[in-house]
Amino acid sequence: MRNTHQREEILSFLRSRRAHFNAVEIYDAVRLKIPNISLGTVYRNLGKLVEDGEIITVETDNRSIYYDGYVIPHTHFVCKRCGMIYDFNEEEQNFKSVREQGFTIEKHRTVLYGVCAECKKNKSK
Amino acid sequence: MRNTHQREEILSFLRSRRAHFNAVEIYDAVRLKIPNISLGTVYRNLGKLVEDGEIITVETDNRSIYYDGYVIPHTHFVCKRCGMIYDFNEEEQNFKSVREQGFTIEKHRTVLYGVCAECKKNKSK
DNA sequence: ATAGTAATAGGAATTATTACTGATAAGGAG
DNA sequence: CTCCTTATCAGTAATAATTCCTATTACTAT
Repeated sequence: MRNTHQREEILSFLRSRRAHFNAVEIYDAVRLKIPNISLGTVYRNLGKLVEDGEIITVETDNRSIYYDGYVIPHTHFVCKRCGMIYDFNEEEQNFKSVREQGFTIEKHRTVLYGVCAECKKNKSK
Repeated sequence: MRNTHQREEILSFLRSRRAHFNAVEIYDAVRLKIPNISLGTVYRNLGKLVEDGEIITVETDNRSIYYDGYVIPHTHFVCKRCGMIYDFNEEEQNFKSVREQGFTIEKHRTVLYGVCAECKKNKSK
């Protein structure tokens, strides 16, 4: 895999911000550095970075996929009011019975849905 | 909410089969009973059934959303070889620290990814 | 029966993502 | 450093999943 300017900017953007972005948001951000980068390039590189384990994806009940530069296993919380995605430490889970039935687990994703503390506070206003 | 023929067929299809289907698969199945049902109607009713808690969605790293008529909390396993989605009992998880930080959890989804027992057996062939 | 409401079919529109093509540039060999 | 190969790129077209729109139909209560 060649080390391109485009992929480096995408990766460094995701690593610099501890948040979750979809492809278009990443495209907009990286365009500030590389104005003529194309959306296809963003998608292609995101795919490669995921394959490489440099970033992870977050699938939620929104339509688009979010990308996360923080790869240490953690749980996501999606607020249904503000849409923000929060990180939480993962609780211990070993999925013993799944493994005992002969399944190999390569990764797992846990997503919580509800209302975040901030939105609960603001509701009263 | 009116109790329509269309919605009843969609729900009874999902309840009759302990598996996971996307909107088009459900459309094809229900069309055997109601030949002129439209895909839009399927989507609209799936949305309502989800709102009502009659069915749940499963978001995976595939592109489409899967629907599941089995609503007792459980964990999903997606096989990367055959694409099949398996059900497993949920391990105990209370997400204590999330709640302690003032977040309200309304639902949560856990999806495991890897290779299922069946595909591991067939690999050697 | 009739009016009013809500749901439907069918198709068009939208959104997210992927695929294609000729041009460009990364990285190794000399 | 220069050439060469080939992955990657920009730009655009195509596809897939889902949502939206409109005229029509079905149900409910009068």
